[in-house]
This record gives sequence, C-alpha cells and structure tokens, in this order.
Amino acid sequence: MSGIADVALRAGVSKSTASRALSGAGHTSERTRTRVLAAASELGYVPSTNAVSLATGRTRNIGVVMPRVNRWFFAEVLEGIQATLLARGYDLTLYDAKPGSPERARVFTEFFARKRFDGLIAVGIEPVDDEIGQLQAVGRPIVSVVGAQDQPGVVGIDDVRASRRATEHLLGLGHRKIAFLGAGDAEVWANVDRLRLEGYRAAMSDAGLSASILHVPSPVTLPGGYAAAVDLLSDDRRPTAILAVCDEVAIGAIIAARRLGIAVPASLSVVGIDDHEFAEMFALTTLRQEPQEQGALAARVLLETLQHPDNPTLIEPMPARLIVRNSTASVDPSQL
Amino acid sequence: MSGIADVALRAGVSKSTASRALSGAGHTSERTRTRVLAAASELGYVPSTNAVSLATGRTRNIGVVMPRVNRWFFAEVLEGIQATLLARGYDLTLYDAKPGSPERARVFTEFFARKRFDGLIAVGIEPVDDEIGQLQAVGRPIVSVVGAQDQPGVVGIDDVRASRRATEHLLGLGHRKIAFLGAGDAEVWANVDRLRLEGYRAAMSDAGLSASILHVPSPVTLPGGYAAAVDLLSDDRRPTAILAVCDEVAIGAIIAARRLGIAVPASLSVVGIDDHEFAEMFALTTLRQEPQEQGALAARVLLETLQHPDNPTLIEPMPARLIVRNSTASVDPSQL
DNA sequence: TGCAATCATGGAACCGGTTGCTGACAGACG
DNA sequence: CGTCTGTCAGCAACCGGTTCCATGATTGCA
Repeated sequence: MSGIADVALRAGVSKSTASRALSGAGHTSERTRTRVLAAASELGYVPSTNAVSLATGRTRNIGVVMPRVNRWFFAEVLEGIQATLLARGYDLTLYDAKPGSPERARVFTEFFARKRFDGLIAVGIEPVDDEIGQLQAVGRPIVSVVGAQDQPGVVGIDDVRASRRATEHLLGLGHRKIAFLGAGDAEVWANVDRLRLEGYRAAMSDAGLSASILHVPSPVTLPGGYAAAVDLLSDDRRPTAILAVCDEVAIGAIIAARRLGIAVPASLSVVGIDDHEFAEMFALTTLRQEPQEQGALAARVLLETLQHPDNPTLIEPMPARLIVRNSTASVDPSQL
Repeated sequence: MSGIADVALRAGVSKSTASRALSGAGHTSERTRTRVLAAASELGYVPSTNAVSLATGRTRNIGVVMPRVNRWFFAEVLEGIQATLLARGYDLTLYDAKPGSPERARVFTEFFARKRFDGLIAVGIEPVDDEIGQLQAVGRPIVSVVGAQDQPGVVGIDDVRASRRATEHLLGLGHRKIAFLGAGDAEVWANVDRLRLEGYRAAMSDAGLSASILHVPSPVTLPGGYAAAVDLLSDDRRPTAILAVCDEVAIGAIIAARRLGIAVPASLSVVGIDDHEFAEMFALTTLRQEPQEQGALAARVLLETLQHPDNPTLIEPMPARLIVRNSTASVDPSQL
C-alpha cells in the first residue's frame, strides 16, 4: 500500500504539497497539482481513512441507530439513508438497539462513546431515562426519524393528522362504528401509536361519536393484527370499519375478515397508514408515507448540519396522502 | 476529551505504561495497572478508535454488503450478524449494492478501497465481471452468505437438497402435477433460484415425471407470486401442487388461490422454502432455514478467521428442516 | 526600481495511540 | 558476592495523514 509519502516522492514534491494538491485546500500550482494527481493515480493511492480522521477530526461516517431492521418501515428508512450517504461518499455504521435489551445499553454507552461517526440518525428511538443524557454526551449532531415528541430535529409525518384524516375518510363514507386496531402494548412504536390513536379519538369526538370510540389493542405486526381482528370481528363489538395503526395490522385484519367470510369492503371497510409494499395487492386504502424519503431527508439534514453547524435546518413534517383503493366503501345501510 | 496522555499523567506513569496497562499487553505491575485503570475511569477515558486503528492496523469494524436490506431474508441475516458483532464489541458498516446499479460500482471500487473494515461479509452477492477481482483486491478476509457457488467460505443451506426435499414431500402425498413457481428473471437471487429449481427438477426426474416438470417464472416477491399464481391457476396448466421458490412467493400463491376460490390444501397444496415470519399465519408447509443463524455463523467464522488467519474454518451447510403445516395434503384422487 | 502583497513550497509539529529498544532493579543461582 | 535472567517502566519512533509557520519566488503597484 502506498501512502501519500510515496505519491509525494514520485511527484517530486513534499508530503505537505502532495496533501494540498490532493485535497484542494491551500495554494498549489497547476503544474504540481497535475503531477501529484498523476502520481496518485499511477500508484493507486487511497488515503487512509484512519489517518485522515485522526488528523482532521472528521470521519465521513454516519451512525444509524434503530430498534430493529427487519420491519418494513425501518428497512425502508435505512435504504433511504443509505442511498443518500452513499451518494455523498459517506459510510454508514449501523447500531441495533432493541428497547430494553442489555445490548441497547451497551450501544448507548460503549459504542456511542467511541464516536466513530460525525453525526447520528436515530430512527424510532424513544430514549428512556439516562439514554437522553447519553445521546447528548455523544457531542455529535443528531437527527431523529419518528423519535420521541420532545426531541429536536425530528423527521416524520404528522401522525395525529394522518390518523384523523383516515378516520374522517371512514366517517365521510357514513361509518359510525369505527374501531381503532393496534398498539396498546409497550412496544417500540409506543409514541407513534399514541399519536395515531389520538388522531382517531379527536376525529371521532369531533363527529360527536365519543361514545363509539373503540380501541382494540394488538401487536403491531401482520399476524398480530390478524389475531386481534379475528377476535374483534367474531364477537358483538364488530364494527363496520377498522382504522389500523399501520398497514401490516390492516392487512392482517383484511385476511382475518376473508377467513371469517366477511366481505371487504362490502361489509367491512379497512384503512391503514403507511402504504406498505403489500398494500396495493390487498387493495388497501391507506395514508401513504414515504419512509425512504424520510430517511433521505434525515440524512440530508444531518449532512447539512455538519457543514453549517450554526444555522439549524428547520424540518417540516412530511406529507401523508390518502390513497383510496378498494378496501373502503360506503357503509351498508342495513348495518347501521 | 482526555487522551491516554492525560490518563498517564494522572496515574503518574508514561504513555507507554498506560497503554500497556489498559490493553493488557506486555508486563505491568499490579499496582500501576490499578492506578492507571482508576485514572482512566475517573477521566472517562475512551481510546480514539482512529488512533488505535492507525497504530495497530485493525479497525474492529466489519463491513457487510447486501443487495438490499428491505427484504425479509436479508434483514434477518443482518440482525444475526449485528447481534454477534455487537457481543464481541465490533462495529458494523453497511454497504448497499443493488445488482447492476452505478452505486454498486462505487461501493466495489471507492468504498471497499478505503478498507474501513477488518473483514467483509457478503450477503447474496453474486459478483460479476471485475467485481470478483475487486473483492480480492480488498485484501481482507471475506465470508459469504448465499453467495455464488464457487466462492470460498459460503454460509447457507443446501438449496438443491431443500428443494428436492420439498418436492418429495409433495410427491409423497401423491401429487404428480407439481409446478415450480418463482425465479426466471435475472434478479438478485439468481443463483439460489437456479439451485432450488434444480432440486425440483431432480426430484421430479427421479420420480419419472420429467415430462410433468413445469417451471412458472415469477418475481421473487409476495405480490409477484400472487400475480404469477393467478395466471397459473386460471388456465389449463393448473397443477395440484405448487412448490414456490420461497415463502413470500408461496404466500402470494395461497392468497391467489383463495381469491380464485380454490381451497388450500383440499384442491391445491402449496409448499415454500424459508419459514418466513408470515408462514405460520398462512399455515404454510415449508422448509425452514434460519437466516439469523446464518448471519451469526458468518460473523463468527469471520472473526475466527481474523484471529487465526492461517487455519481456515470449514463451513458446513446449515440444516433446512421440513415444517409441515396445513397448506399441503394428499392429492384429491378426482384431480389425478 | 523598490517595496509590499501574494503565491508556491518545504519543514516540522501534531492528531492519539502502539511498540521496539533500553536501562534500572530485583531475585535466582553458582 | 558477582553475574544472569526476568520484570517493569520510560523514551522515542512510528502509523499516515493535515496544517501551521517560515522561506523564497513572483507579481502588483507606487
């Protein structure tokens, strides 16, 4: 492996001149610059990232923490981040931090303390207790995607609004018995779930249906939604419409309805939030959010902050658009 | 930020002694060691990874390349790798490399050349053309998960066997018209697909059914399987059983069958390969592989190789066990 | 033509660790 | 008691770059 000293030697200049020529900083004559560049490419010179980082203090690496990666939303966000960083020549170091796990504690103390990155993107991390302090202590800019409400620099949709919008869609179709399916367990999504539930509650109240509010807890997974929906649809609480906390739960509900012989949308309307990759196949009406875009935005904002640390970028909530497909229909008058 | 010099000063020793005491290398008296350790913890000393890497040549970081992360198998493998590395104190740098994309080319040249890692795990990477050379040029140990056949150090199941086993299960139930659903496009999975198709072909031939071999191409996704199955089941090629290249395709087929009013397993048996997280919910009979385990194994093997570069670890194919659920049944005699 | 400002370059310090070499000291042994 | 061996600690070089500072060469302007 040839270092910058070899390049300098070959170009007949000093290390410092070679460095300046390669990085473009400082003054260099055109002639030397081309000579150095030629020497570098002839030798296949690649600067040592460690040496550069040690000398400059910046790593050209971004850390990403998320509770897990094998869930549609997180994987999509990660793709978005990755693509953006790659384009800018940044590396991405991934940290897994399942809530409550001992590994998570290690990540927050040991791994973050190493400061292997110039900045951190926290996806779906709702820091608890001393984790907040530990994040501060990292001393690097942080951008969150769907983080806790009170964190700074959070990218995401307005969940209350999205959920309210979804509920209003059902109300507009004449539905009155609308159940909210999902959340209620102390899982990762806690905060997002809470906001979406809130939006549903608000829309119902505004429609004078406070008394009809029905929150059915369910794990936030497809099978979880399936199981919860089977229960819900089999007993006398059966609603005419379901708003699911996310598409996976919604799809679980659709599958449950089919199993039970309940026609969707004729006898049951279902609406989700996400626009999951499976949504189209199930003709699911949903509020589309674009997690890849969210990831990309988070990455862009973070890189921007690194360049201009003093003028913080203001982050607008991202839009969530209603996509009407074929899982929702006007309520069957006989069901009222 | 306090460096090792500060620690040394506080402990009243030299930098080198502090370094030895902290790393455990070389001789240090018990007394100095405790003093140094105390000083370090009082100062909250964390060694600079860059300085360590620069001096020692090792990064305590592992690179992971995969074509994409938002696909069940890859996400699971990644979880497995992550957990194992975390436990050993290693960082993980993720590289996304969709086949054929210009970004992939950059990853293979620019990003790999930086050698930010001690070793590389390539998941589902089937290197083409000069990529093989570029991987060699990295000069770091590489372990693959479901890579190309001729690569060294590949972790994975025996796909031919798994597929053969699945086919034999259907044959054992009396099925004769068995279709193989999936693959056929020049996608990521090409090699795995090919092997699984091969296993199916072999089992059919052995049963004297070469003439009945029916390969139906399909994108390797749930919606893709759905669409292909709708076609297949609607026309006169309709088989009594389907072997899908993976569970997502299999589940797509089950959903398609339901839509078409074809009872599973009464009128159609479906078997998959994977044991996807949704498999249980769809009562899918499948050959279970455990991607998390594969990821973990790959990580262990790689770390082992780093410690003992000269005695290569032999990697056995991982087991794939048949999980019989309720998507397969004896063939309906009237269909023969 | 003289002087200041600007440009191009080299030398050396520095980032923060690790490690080879050397010497002091202590205990073991003849 | 002298020498040998092994432990412990410090000095200084080194990993591979960046960057401050000094110097000499140019150029611009009065």
